[in-house]
Amino acid sequence: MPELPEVETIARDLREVLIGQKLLRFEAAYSAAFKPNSGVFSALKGKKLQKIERHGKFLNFFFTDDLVMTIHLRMTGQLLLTKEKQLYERARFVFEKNTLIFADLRKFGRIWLCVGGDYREKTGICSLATDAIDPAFTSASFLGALMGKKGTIKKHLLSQQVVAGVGNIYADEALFSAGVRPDRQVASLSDEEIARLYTALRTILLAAVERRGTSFSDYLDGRGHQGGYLPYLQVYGRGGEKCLVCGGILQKIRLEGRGTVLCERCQK
DNA sequence: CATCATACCTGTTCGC
DNA sequence: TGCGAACAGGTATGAT
Repeated sequence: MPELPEVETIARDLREVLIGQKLLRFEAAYSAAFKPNSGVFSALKGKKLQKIERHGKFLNFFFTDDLVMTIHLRMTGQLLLTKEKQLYERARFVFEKNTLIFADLRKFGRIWLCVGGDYREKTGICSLATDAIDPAFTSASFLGALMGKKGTIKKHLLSQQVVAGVGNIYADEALFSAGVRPDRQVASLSDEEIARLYTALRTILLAAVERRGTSFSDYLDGRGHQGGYLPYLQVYGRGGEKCLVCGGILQKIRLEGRGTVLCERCQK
């Protein structure tokens, strides 16, 4: 699914077009995606979209009358500014001048509608750590968030409880860039290694935002275009190929239930 | 509480 | 070629 750079790109595309427009019509094509149920979404009719915020991989759409719609795209969700019927269309939001379609092959994506401030609890946003490109996410706060943690560093990069927005692609990329094996126990990492990992995370995520995300398989931005970061990936999807730094063969392992690629020579 | 397996879905790729 | 298993950008849930 979209990770931070992909969700950020979508947020920017949608803001540019949809802010200030009233929602005229809503159609649900896959009711299980809607929380608490698709019926409550009729409350959005006639409301004006005032603001779109992103935290980690969640998107929050703030409408008039205190209505907050939250979307998580999970693995294959897409948000497309088009009127054209999509093969895996699960919902359609018709605004005054534009239409937003939620498409999702695997049906894992979820959309919540809440009234007032309780959306953070209802959606789970309340338990997220600081967003990885928020200025409040600093080397010191990362070090503090990892303090006392048990288990591997990859597990904690993916958990959203130490830093929000990192997924499988950028976890592997950042660990490679920092020269840290994904299966290292957090407790074994030096402050210097954690600082390198922090810098790698920030640099890679911001560069990927700059390139409008990575389209490895399904990801498309709000305009239906692929992201441009794929050519910059160093390890993700390259298991068995040569390391671009040392020429050794990249290993593909399973870690924390996820496919994981690393270079045994470059990562210690 | 931490940890693990399993579930949610559909499509593609891999191995025999 | 055919067929089933494994895997895919993520997370929630229940069992241990």
